[in-house]
Amino acid sequence: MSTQEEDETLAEAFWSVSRTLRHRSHESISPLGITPAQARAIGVLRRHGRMRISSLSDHLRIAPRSGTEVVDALQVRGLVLRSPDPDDRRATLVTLSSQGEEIAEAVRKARAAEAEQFFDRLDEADRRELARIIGLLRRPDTQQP
Amino acid sequence: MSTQEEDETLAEAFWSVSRTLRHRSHESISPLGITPAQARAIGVLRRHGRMRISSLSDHLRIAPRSGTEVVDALQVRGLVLRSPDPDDRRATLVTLSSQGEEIAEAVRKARAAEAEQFFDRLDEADRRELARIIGLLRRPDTQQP
DNA sequence: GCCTCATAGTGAGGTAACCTCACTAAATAT
DNA sequence: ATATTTAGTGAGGTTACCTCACTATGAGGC
Repeated sequence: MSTQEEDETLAEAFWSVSRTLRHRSHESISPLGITPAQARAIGVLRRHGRMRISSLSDHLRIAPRSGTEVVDALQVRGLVLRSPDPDDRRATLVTLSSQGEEIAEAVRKARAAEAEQFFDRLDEADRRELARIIGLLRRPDTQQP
Repeated sequence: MSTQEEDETLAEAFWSVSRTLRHRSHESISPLGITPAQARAIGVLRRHGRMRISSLSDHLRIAPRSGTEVVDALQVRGLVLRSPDPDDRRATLVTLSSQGEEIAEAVRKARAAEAEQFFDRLDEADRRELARIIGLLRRPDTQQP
């Protein structure tokens, strides 16, 4: 088996695990009545606090237009509030409402519990090792384009 | 930082890397003119050979109706062929056409090259370690529901 | 053999999660 | 002052699923 094939197999394994993780994560927040994309946005807002919609889109790595959409959906549900940016009249700020903060905390808890259950099959050393390796993979790609 | 929080962070890191991998994988096959879902189906057919649409759906872990759809799309492009199952007149068999097999091989190559480039930042020991740990995570969940 | 239930595939209709393009208004650079 | 860039969003589109319902067929039980 060549290196390429090993790496493809590794990629497939990676994908398979991440798919399972994604599915379980989705189910863990489903009772809260929000979708995965909304949960992601809520997570960014919880960590970052008030921010521009464009910044939210950057964090989520989606198109600005899609950022608008997820904020729309959350606003309809009363989970976020929009306000004009005093520093730039083109821009809009978005922040979690108090209800949104409650949901955000519930999301965080549900996700954490699910993740703990998922990774529970690894011992402490393996978890640390996995975190280390994943950290390497997360670095900006040093390969030339 | 509690164990739950560490695990949630690990899950997020996992998701972040898998998102990158997914995006790069998508780009690597984009020149072939097929979508990620189609590529997945092609991959299963390449490995498994002729099979029922229901089985394909099982392998892909999608609803049977969605299996029908991806086969429809591939059939329109001449990449798969449908035939009745001689053992069960309710069932339909699907297999790659010769053109489909060429595309399947191209997909495999593109993906492998991309995966090699992605994991190239890890040394051999880390790759093996990662594969070992991922293998643990891939096992059926031994936790009681 | 007959009946009931399960299975296989698919038509119809739907949602979620993105995307691009185009536009207006505002900010920045020259 | 003018040209270019930026921020948000309307309009329209694609992809990748999903559920429900239906027909035809197969399996199991009596």
